[in-house]
Amino acid sequence: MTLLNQSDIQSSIERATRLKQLQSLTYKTRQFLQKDAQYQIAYASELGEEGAIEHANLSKNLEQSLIELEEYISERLRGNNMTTEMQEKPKAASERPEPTRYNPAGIEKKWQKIWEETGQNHAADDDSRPKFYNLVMFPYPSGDLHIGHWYNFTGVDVFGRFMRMKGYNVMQPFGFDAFGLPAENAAIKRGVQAGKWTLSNIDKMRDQLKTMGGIWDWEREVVTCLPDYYKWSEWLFLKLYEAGLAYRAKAPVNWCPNDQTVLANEQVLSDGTCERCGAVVIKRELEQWFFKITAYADRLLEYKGVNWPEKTMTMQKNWIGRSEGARVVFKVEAPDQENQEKIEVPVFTTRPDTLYGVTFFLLAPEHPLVEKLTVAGQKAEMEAYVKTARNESEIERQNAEKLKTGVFTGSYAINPINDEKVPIWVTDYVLMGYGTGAVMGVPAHDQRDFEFARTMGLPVRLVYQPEGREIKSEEMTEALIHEGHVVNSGPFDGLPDSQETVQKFIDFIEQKGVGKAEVTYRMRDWLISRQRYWGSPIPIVYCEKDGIVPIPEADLPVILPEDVNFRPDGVSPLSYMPEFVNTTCPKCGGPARRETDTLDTFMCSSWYFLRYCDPDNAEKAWDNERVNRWMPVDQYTGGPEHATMHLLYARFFTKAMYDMGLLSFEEPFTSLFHQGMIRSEGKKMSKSRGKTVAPDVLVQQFGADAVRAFLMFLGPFDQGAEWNDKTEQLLTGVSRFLNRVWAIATDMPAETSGEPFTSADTRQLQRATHKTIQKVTDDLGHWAFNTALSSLMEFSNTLQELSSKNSAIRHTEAWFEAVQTMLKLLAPLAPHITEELWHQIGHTDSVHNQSVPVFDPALAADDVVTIIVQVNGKVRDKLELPIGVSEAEVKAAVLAIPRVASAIGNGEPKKIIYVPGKLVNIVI
RNA sequence: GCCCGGGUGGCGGAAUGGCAGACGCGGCGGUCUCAAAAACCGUUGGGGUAACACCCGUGUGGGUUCGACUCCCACCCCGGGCACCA
Repeated sequence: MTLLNQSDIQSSIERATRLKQLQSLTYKTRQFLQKDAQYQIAYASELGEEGAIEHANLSKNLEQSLIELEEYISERLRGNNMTTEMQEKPKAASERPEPTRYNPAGIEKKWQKIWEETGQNHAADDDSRPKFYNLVMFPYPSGDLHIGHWYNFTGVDVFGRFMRMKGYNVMQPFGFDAFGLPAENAAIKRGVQAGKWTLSNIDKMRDQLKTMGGIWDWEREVVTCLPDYYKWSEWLFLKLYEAGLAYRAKAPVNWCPNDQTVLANEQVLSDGTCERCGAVVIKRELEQWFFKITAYADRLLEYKGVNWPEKTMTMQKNWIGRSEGARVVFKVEAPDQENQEKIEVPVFTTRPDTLYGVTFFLLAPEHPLVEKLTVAGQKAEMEAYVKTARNESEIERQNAEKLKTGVFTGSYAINPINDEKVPIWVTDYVLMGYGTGAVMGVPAHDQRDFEFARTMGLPVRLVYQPEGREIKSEEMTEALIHEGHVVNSGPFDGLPDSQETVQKFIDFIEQKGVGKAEVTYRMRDWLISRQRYWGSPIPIVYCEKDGIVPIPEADLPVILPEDVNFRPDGVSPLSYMPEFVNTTCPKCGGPARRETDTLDTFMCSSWYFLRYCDPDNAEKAWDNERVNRWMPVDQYTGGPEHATMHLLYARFFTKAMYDMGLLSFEEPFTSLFHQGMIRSEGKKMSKSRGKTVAPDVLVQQFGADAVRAFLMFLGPFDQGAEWNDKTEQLLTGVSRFLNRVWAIATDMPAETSGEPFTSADTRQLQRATHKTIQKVTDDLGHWAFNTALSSLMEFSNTLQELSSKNSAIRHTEAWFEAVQTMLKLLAPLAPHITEELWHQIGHTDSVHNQSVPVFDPALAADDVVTIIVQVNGKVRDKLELPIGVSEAEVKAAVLAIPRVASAIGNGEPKKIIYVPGKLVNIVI
């Protein structure tokens, strides 16, 4: 080394300082570059293909410059005289053998390839193990597999892997719900074919998903937009048509002005907006195709042999909305009906016991009798009112806060129970779609009727009085609901408010022949035709001579044309294609027109779980033997938002097919679980809702195992998580944990010394091992992945503590058992690293084919008990005592503690609570 | 309005009648390094003390209990579902 003068040293220091600043800048730039790469994926659709390429090139150039800069810096630092000597590597490190580094990228690719080649994720039909059908709701191929998908699919995969290690032949298929509006919108916006766009998205998502290392059985993949699948969707439509469960009818339907199509009731949110796009839905009178799901209302309320969340069943029950009551027929006196024809109007009521309290009669504005019953003098006012009501949106109309409005028809209804004449009004709070569209007004005992009566100045007549006090109708401020006993009701006076009383009224009107018991439902039939292109064709033709004619089974599928000219104007784009529309009638051979509407995508997703059982069948939708091999689904996992849509439709389908003899079971999903969702700014993360986070960058940086474990570590799986800047920090923890597992396993000696489980340390290790087995196997079976991971972390901490305290322990049997147990328990959560380590410690079979370790309570048992010592319920001390210590001994030991003794003072303790093996509480 | 779910450190969360804050992140202090990163060790609810002691603390207010995050009553806030359904 040359001698340096003072100024040389000074400038050296300055140069080194500047270089270091530069170095820190390159580090920061690198961080930005990583963030940018994430955004690039998240906003891929906005960038477009060209934009993405340009962006990628820019990033690549910047990356290259950074590398050059970093090289330059390290070269200059090395060349700097001040640092030459310090740059030399410490000798000690190079003498040590380099331990193998945990390199996720390498081992993950390696094992994914091996698993694929050995086919160990394919569930064969002829397997002697009991079957386990582990199903996840298949995604829509938006082209963007974001972190929300990963969360969902990882949890399902962890569960499936755990069940496999428990000895089941797990079938865990995957597919894509590939028809639907976004493809069509992309086609319009970018001028690409919807089919090509969808299939390329599927390819991309499949590749992204494969990096997760799940046990998805790709041999069973189902894609609903391919003819070999939708052929059978069409076939099922025909089956339902044959069974009388599909029909065409004109009805007021929900129309989304933005998506230019009709929607099912289930697809309209409770605020009256479109479930897909958020536009306000309007009502239109249109001829459409329906499935008669209402015919199954009662059976959909049964849940035979299923294990579903109470909440989901309640949601479905509320949606179906069964109410029991009676149909009562009122005769009408219409002054303007000169021909004196007898008009009768039925009402539905759940309270026939209040019939004597009827003081007016109500019709919905859409009721077909409104025009006929309105007298000449009221015509103009009525027309205006009905018009306003029709134009009102659902939101305005269904606002319960709104003041009651209405118009008197001038006609009267005759109450069949007492022949009383009451005025007939029209009001918009009566809905045409529920019951009969007509209601008897009982203001004293129905809040809405009460408000109406007060607004219109109509009489209020009490037919119930509470016990022990009397209410006067003119003093009432609200309706009296379910209280007291019957009054003012002739022979019924004095009866209590009860089901029996209601039944007595029903018996009475049935005897008189003016009504009968009836049940109504809130749920309507399922509207399944859509005025859009990208969906399964409806296999129907319209013939001038024969009317509606189904396509014969042999001519299926009706192929959806690929090159379509889009005009989203409320009519299906297919109707502009004469070559599609014009056909011949299968019955008479004459000219006919094809149905140009397409099927709701929810129809395609109502049976995909059956196709997974027999995905390549070209002869049938499925083979019954194969379906019976796997169905029903043992575990179904998906978001709770499907409770009243997909989950209801799929149950209806299964029951309908059961009735047709196509299936031998009635419930498709035995056990159901709703995972939570990953939220971004409080909303579900999804492409249609804006910002998403791509897992790819994280996977590249930390490995799929770390990302999987990190997602499962965020919290309880059914709770989901809010995604923000801090969330990703948690990844560091699991990444460190995996590195620790790597270090422990790769540091294991080749053979054990054969030392038995005798020392205090080995016993401690064995106890920890079995406690961990108990906790982790219990947690994995209950979707408690976060706590399973935390116990594994604790276990690895224990291993490290023990080995640093006593490195000889690594040669014991207990250590070998502990490490192998750790790998097996961790395998479902982090499948690659555990497989690699399993082989590195000398095994030749797969860790995923091992059985779940068996918990032995005897080996987990402690040999001391810790007694909590409380004074007045406050913890003051702890005592470690040998197991089997007597109550008297414990009490003596506790009273001997100086702190306890001083707390008691010279008095006597009032009471001593002793919970054996747990705690002593001294009350003073 | 009705029906579910939830409210715990700076953050994600754990504990379902018996040690509140497991596990992890972040912070602080340290080891190693010219330095940074990584890794490792220690520490980390608030008040209080030299250190202990001690006091306070699970949305709010009551209650039950020897003992309450946990059970009961009332209320507030957040999320989800339903809602003029006769």
